Amino acid sequence: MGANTDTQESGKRKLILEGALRVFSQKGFHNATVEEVAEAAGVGKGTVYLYFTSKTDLFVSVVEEKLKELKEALTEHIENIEGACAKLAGAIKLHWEFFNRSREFVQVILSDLSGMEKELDERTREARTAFVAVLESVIKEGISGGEFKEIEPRMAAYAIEGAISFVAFANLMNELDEPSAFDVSELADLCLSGLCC
Amino acid sequence: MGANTDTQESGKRKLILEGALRVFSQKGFHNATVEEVAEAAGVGKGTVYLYFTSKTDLFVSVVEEKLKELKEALTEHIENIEGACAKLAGAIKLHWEFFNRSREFVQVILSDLSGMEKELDERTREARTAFVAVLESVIKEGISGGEFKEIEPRMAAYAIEGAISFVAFANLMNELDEPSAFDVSELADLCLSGLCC
Amino acid sequence: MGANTDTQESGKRKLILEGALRVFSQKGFHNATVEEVAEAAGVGKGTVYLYFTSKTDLFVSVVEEKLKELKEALTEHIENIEGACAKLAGAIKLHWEFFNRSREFVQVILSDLSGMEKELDERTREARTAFVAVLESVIKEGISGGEFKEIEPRMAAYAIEGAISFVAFANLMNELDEPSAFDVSELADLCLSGLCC
Amino acid sequence: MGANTDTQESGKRKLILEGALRVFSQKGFHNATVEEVAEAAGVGKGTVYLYFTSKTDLFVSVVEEKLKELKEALTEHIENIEGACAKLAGAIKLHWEFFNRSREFVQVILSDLSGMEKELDERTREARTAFVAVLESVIKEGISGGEFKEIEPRMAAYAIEGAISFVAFANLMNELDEPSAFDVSELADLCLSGLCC
DNA sequence: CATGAATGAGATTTCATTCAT
DNA sequence: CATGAATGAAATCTCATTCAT
Repeated sequence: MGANTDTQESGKRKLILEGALRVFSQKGFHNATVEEVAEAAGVGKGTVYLYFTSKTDLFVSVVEEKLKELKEALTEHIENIEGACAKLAGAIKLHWEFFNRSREFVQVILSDLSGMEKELDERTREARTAFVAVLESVIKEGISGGEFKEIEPRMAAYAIEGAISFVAFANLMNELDEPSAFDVSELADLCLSGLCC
Repeated sequence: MGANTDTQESGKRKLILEGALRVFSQKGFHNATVEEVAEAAGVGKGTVYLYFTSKTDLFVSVVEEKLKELKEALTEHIENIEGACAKLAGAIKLHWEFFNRSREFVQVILSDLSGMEKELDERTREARTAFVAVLESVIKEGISGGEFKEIEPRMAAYAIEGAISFVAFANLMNELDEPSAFDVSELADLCLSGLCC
Repeated sequence: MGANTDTQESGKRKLILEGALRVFSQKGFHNATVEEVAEAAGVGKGTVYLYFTSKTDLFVSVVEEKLKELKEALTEHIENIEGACAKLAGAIKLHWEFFNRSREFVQVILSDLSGMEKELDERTREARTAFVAVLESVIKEGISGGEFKEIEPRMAAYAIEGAISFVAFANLMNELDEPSAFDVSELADLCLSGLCC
Repeated sequence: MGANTDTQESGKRKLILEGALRVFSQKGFHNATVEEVAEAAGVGKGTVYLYFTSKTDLFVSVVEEKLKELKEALTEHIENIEGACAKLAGAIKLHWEFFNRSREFVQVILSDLSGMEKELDERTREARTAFVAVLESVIKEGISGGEFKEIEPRMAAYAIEGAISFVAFANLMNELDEPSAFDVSELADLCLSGLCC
């Protein structure tokens, strides 16, 4: 009796998304073949096209899915924190952990987005925008609450997002001095109070 | 002897690099064809292979070249500035201007690097590392000079690099509120003294 | 016993043949998909394979069916006409009307038959031959009755069949001057007494 | 040296057209693969795409080419004949010979035209129309000269074209009684003076 | 040195057919 | 009997790379 019939995600669709995440992160969008994805998902090549209209659609779907997941986790996480500073620090921490837990995904979003059909590219942009908006709202809150200085909140959100992404990427690439020992609170502190003493 | 070997760049090679920058930035690495690059450079398709061993090699060379250029400009620029804070602010400013002056390049480095042959991938990583090292050294200097707090300098360098890159990219994509009016000193201030009041 | 085996056409089989005629005539054999046919017939895709061994078999069956239908109508029609001339004129008229009534069918028989498996190709050829044989017999009758000149009857039958088909096709394609006003008796007259005065 | 450089038809293009005629006539449009055509032409698969934009374009080009050839031969041939009857008989004879000389072509034009892109389909239609127009003009001439009866000339042209095509095809398929002994003047006579005594 | 015609490996996508339900 | 989800063979077309001129 189909307890999982309704639970969304036809099962196979999920399998394919997971396989795609794995393959895309290892070989990048353009160097991965649909056949490899199918194989990784344990389905036939044609099956992929039953659930996604094209290779590009599949890729975009992976990005959307994960970004939405992160966004929701983030939103929920900071809801229960008091104070903008603490919220932002919490957000950075969660973000960092997410990136480090799903290293694969970091690779995927760095994959070639240029030359993607406009409409599909739009979909990833929307997902990204929606995601950065979470940070932005925390910053706005901090400004109006008097905790943060009067700064362009959208810009600050992108700056922080960029800081986290690059540090996470460098960490994945083992370009940081002491990767394992790295303490994310240092990064949060940098964002909150800057470099100067 | 060899007056034009090292210094003058066989002319044609330069032409090709310029054409490649133009084409790659418009269409991305994978969607650009060697023929298009050759045409943009005003040379024959076969000629490209006299100066570069492959399409990938050409792409990597473009990245290297530009990154090296930026690194040198940066190094020279901060040499004449006193004080780590001022140096960093200057570096951020120059960096920002460079990114906005050569929008093309920002697009290029976002092109698909994943799945690139190891050896070539290594080359871009080195160029990146060398580049971030400039920021790192400024930060180190600031720490030992007592201007900056005791922070992991490599991490901080990546964070700042990421902040600049993302804000520049968002600006290019018109995702910032007032793109034209944007004042880069705000970003420098964020890096130096953080969000908090 | 078996009241519905031979005579009544399992119902579903008929539905499929009708759907196939519709779809094949609109998109041609190769551009039609079995799924489209199934949908047009209101049955499941798999069901098609319960009644026909393959897509090609289905197509050939449609042609056979229709050709047999036309042949029988023709045979019956001319049975009641006296005189070879009148018979032929009648045959041409009926033929023409049939083609114009079921435009769809004209399109179908123009669909790609080449490259079809020998055995199946054979089946359509037989259907065609059987069909042309009706005209042939009328001509033979006319010759032995002294109404027609001594001509190779098979050849004449093909010639007339070709004349009708091409004119009907041109008519469908709107390549005739006054398609609607076209009088088929002109065509019959051409066959019977030729171009010359 | 270079006597044939200018002589039109880059040589390779011609080779491909010839290979295509051969392959298409044996397997039909849809069942032939571009690779087979390339092989038959003795060139690489990619080379085909240097001269033709698509498989369909190649097919249409073959039809156009041949139809134009036949049309020109026909036009030239009847120019030197006096009298509409003689002209038409001559045209039928030439037509017949052409069809029997290039059996392959008859097969090709019977190949699947349905489902071909509109624009390309238009090209074959134009070629066909231009071709039938030759017969039409002879008939018009005969009518105004008093040799032929007042008949719709376009319709008559299609009828005759159809008669020739079907008889030629039947002959190729060995469906005529005495294929080798077949005398085309019988067909011409049928067209000119009909079946009746 | 420079060129661009020629090549063929390889990738995406379609769809006839099967088979478990 | 009926179905349609799943499959994978096969076909078109692209484009990096070579090499004869």
